[in-house]
Amino acid sequence: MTNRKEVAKLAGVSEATVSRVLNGIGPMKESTRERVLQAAKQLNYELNAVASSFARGRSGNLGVVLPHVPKVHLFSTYYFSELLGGIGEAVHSRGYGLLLLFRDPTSVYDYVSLYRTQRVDACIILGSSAAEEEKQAVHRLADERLPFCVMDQRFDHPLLNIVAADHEQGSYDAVKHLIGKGYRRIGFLNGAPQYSNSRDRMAGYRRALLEAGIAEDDRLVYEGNYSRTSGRRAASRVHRDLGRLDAIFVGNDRMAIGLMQGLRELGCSLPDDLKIVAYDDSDAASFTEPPLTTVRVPFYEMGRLATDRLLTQLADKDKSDAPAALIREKLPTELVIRKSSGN
Amino acid sequence: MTNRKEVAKLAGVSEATVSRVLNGIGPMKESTRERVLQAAKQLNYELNAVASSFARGRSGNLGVVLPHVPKVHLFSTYYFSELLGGIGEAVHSRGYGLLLLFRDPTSVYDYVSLYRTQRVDACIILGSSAAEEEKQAVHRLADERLPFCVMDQRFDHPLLNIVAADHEQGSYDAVKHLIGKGYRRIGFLNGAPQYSNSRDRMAGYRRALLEAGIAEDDRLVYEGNYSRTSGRRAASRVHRDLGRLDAIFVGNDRMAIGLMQGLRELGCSLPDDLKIVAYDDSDAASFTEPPLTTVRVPFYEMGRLATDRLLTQLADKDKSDAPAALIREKLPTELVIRKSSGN
DNA sequence: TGCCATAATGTACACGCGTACATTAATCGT
DNA sequence: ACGATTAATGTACGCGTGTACATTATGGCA
Repeated sequence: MTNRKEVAKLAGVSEATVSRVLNGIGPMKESTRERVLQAAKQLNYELNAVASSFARGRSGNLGVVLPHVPKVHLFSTYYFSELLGGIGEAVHSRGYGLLLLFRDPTSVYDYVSLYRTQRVDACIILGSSAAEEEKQAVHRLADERLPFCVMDQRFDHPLLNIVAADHEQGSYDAVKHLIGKGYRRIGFLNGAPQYSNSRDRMAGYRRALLEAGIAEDDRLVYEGNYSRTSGRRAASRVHRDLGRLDAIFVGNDRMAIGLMQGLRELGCSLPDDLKIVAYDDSDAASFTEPPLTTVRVPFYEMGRLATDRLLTQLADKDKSDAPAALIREKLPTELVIRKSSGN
Repeated sequence: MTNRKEVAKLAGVSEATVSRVLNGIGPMKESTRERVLQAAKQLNYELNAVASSFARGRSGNLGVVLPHVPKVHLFSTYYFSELLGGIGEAVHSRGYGLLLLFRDPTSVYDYVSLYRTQRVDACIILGSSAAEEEKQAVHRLADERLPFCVMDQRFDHPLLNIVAADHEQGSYDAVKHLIGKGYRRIGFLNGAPQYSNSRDRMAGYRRALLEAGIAEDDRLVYEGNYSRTSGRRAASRVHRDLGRLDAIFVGNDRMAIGLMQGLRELGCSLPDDLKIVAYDDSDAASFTEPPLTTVRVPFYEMGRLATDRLLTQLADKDKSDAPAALIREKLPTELVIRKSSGN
């Protein structure tokens, strides 16, 4: 593997000059620039990224922390794959590397360690929850002023970068749509409350009911875990309650799909027996039977935005030592109306 | 950031001893081992991964090369997300880093450069095609004996690591299933022939027809690009040919879903008007209407296997200088029968 | 006790690059 | 023509680790 020294020798300049030419730093004569570039080309030389990282003290990688979800092929979920796609695009367009970091389910994750080992310059944390351990880990990160951004999960730490979607409003819109169609007995199949976005959906659901003067009925609130299986499992309970349900709002498309499968197996006819509004507007939403009315969330955009803002923050910090502006984005959602909510 | 020197001082040993303790190399007294570990803990010390990589001359990263597919959110396709999931699991379990590499559509990709810059120790190439440029790039990699593995795409280079699925057999099984049900006028909606797996499917389709003594009819072979949109586009042509079609074999689930949507919009009733067998057994296959008969492909396993074998190869090469055993895996597929092929 | 093998640890340097600082070359204004 | 700038390049060192080799402790055995 050829190195800087050989290039310098061939071009008849010092190593420092080679470095400067390759990094485009400082004034230089066009003729030497060309000589160096020519020599590099001739020797098939390229900067050693590892050595460069080492000398610079930064890895040039953005880390993406992925949760461990048992028995689920993570990338095959609309939520994560869209987020990751957006992150990937932004990272790539800014010349960074994208390092995937898998949380180990067996041990508490030490985020700070990622920085200590210099594996990454910054992180985006996906699938974070409000579980106590997790909360402490994230807060520690923020306390140390390390550059990172949490995706779609609220924390009350004042120094935390967050990019999220407005799930409260999205849920409100969803439920209001059902109310507007004249349905008043509206159930809710939510995900686990350890995710703030589940709690936000609950808040939106409640606000819509309250506003319409509909009393909340605890018995009509079901809990799943955002998986199709959990939706299917909920079907029997929902089926039992069909007598006091006009419609149901479901926390994501996957659960809705599972629920529909389950209900149909129990002999239901959809959307006649139950109106459904789901959440995410994943690919599948348009080709279920009936197609799902659902809340579109700009996951891809969220990933892109978080990455862009985070890397900008990183670059700014190198230039000035002023504290970086906090990232606090809440993106709007949009209700997509199809057949599952009746016609 | 604390470094080795400080730990050595606190523990009262040399830096080399710290290194040895941390890497578990050579014989050492238990007492010093504990002293070093204690000191490291006290100082919050962790190995600097970048410096370590630099000294060792290897990045510790496996690269995954992703194709650029216009207007498609790559991770949201079953094919890529499953492969990536499998790769991710294997990489993680072996303590490697996973670096995502996005092919730039505007420039020819120089795979060799990835190694020259030491960004990765090995690569897995996804979504590779037989396009001339691509072929040359891959062959160059193999000529230079660089450690990499191509996924699900055949090349005729003798030194190439390949993990693939048996699409010829899978397609044969699919078409044979239709023939076994008594259908003889069987169309084929395939993907682009630049992918060897498309050509393999074609071969399987032909073998099944030939074996049953059915003459092939060029007019019944359609071409899409594995996207849902392309399936939908094919619908009008297929609809026009409905008079000479009993059934159709489709190269993947996404196209089949698009095709079904398109046909239904044109007034078709499925599966009555046309029997369909698709390919991949993606999540969606089970909840389309009708559910898809489809060929299950172990993408996740393929990703895991390729990674495992490649990293093993890498480790072996460090130990001995014997040429590493070639990786040539062809995994079996399995026909999953549902309603779309008739009942 | 003295010798040797092996255990345990220390010394010293390479790895390839970025960059602060020193030095030399060119340019400009008067 | 000569200092004062600024351009252009060179020198030299640090970054934190892995590891070959040198050195010193330890234990076994005759």
